[in-house]
Amino acid sequence: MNLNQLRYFRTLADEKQYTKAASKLFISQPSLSNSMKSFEEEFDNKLFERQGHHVVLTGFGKMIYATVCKSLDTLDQGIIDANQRVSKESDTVRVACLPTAFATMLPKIIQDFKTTTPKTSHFILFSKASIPILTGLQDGKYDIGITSNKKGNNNLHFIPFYTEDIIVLVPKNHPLAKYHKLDLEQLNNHNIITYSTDIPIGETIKNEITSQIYSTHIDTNQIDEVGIAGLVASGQGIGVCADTSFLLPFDLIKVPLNISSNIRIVYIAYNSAHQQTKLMKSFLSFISAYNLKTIPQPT
Amino acid sequence: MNLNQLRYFRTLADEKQYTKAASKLFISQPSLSNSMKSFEEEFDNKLFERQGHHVVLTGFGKMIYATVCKSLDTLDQGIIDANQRVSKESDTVRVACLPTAFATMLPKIIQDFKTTTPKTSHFILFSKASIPILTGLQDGKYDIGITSNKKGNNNLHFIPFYTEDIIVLVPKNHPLAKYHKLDLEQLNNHNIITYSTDIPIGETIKNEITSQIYSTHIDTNQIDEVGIAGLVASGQGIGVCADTSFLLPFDLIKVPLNISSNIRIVYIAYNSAHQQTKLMKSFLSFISAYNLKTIPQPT
DNA sequence: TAAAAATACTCCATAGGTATTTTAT
DNA sequence: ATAAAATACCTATGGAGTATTTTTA
Repeated sequence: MNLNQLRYFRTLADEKQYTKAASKLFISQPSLSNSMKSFEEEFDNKLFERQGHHVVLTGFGKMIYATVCKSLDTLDQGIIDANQRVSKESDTVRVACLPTAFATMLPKIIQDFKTTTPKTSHFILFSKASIPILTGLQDGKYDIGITSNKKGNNNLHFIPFYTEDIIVLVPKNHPLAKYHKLDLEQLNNHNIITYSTDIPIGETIKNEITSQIYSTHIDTNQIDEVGIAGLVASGQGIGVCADTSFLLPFDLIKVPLNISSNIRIVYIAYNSAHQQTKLMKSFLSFISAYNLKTIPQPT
Repeated sequence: MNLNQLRYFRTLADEKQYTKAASKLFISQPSLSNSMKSFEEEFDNKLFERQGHHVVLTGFGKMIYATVCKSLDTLDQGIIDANQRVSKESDTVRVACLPTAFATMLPKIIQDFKTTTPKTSHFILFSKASIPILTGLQDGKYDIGITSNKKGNNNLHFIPFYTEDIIVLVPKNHPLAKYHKLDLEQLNNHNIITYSTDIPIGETIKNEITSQIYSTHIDTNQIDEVGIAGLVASGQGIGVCADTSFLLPFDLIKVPLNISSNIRIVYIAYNSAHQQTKLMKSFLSFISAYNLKTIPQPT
């Protein structure tokens, strides 16, 4: 028995259909079948009865369902509460931030904020990728996130904060280096290196590219600009990524890319379902109004 | 996060020592360390503070502890209740039984019992190994077990039911086949095949042998007499096991073994902490008084 | 006959193990 | 000096995937 089986079981009992439940759980239908099969075997008892194309709980299953829901709710809510109390009790704001912003702008912002507020407020900073930031906001682990957006985060509010250009990254002597702007078609027959599709920005870029280009290999294994730039610098291909401060150390040419979503929007995000401390509210309004001109931008 | 981490966390918080907690959880100390480390990392927050040789919960850890205990208790108790209600509501007795007994004696016992009781009672039978029977009794999955004993099952009551001789199993033309009784020393320099040490009887036999014999290879990979007899029959060595009905099909010689625990005791076991139905009580007293002479014994 | 569930396999992540080093009394 | 925790490394189980077959409205 494991936690996932409990969550799968609850969802399947609610949805009454393997296929629907599996897609809701972001796993495949056979995986859900296997998981529930072994879950049932642990009880030496059936939990579900097939009724044609849908599935209903047995009497025994209903009892287990009540238990599982109660147990999971206790756990999930308890974790949210504990996480939230951290900031409430210690007057702390926990900010989770994309690595690029973490290094360049966050220290300065907090420094500035501290001059405007008399209190000796306390900040805990986390350098994280978008997905962990978003889930951390969901369960109260962070109060504020500097992150990209992703659909389906119902309680999260997003305030546009700054943008990064999406550019093509090429070595200095590369044929594409002479252009001042590139269309997607011009990338044809070049090996394109970009973000993993597990990352929101990677998914967007991959979709853009594959919708227009057919005869090109796309390498979606990198998780940040450092990885992409490294491969470009070693002649593995051309990069497509956001123009961030991570690119500064590299002696590469950046050419603006002419695609519909040619900028990456970075948001200030917070969970409106969670209670906000005074400190958090004031920091939120401060950062929302922050003049990004004063922040060193990559050139 | 997984269920084991929750259980490990609770135990560690109670024991306040990795080594002690690990042994209580039947895992190694480094495994517990690793597990708790990754558990802590999921919270971006410390749960324990090292205080010399022992460990205490942080403030955050205490909040999580309360949640974890509540959630686990809900889950565990709910499963016990659901399991128990199965027999209560349907007037069913669930008997889990070692495979040997399952085939030979259980059907006859139940048949006999049904003639003595007017009711149309219902039995669900499970063929299981000792460990799953014991854990199943613990969490109310089975009402009665026919199984070997193991220390540390606090709520379980054991009534001796029958015994099996521990014997040495050799091929017909084997030098040891001529004896009518064997001492452990005589097994020296023979390859001994016996049960896995994961099984209670295997642990006992392994301890007996290694306490007396030093210059012999012991193969503890088999889970039942069929496996042991199969290897003996194919000349891989000599077997040490219980004399059960599984040995009947094999044309091998059985020689009684002169060790201190030279019989395996099989018990009737039940969980005294769980409520007992009338049907279960009467079956329990029936089987306790059952005359095993009427049961076909292996010869 | 189409949509859903079950089955058969393959693969990889990670939970857990052993051996060792580091830390603290 | 000794006992406990941390670290490094390895192994193997099982959770999740894809491809396919079976089931049933």
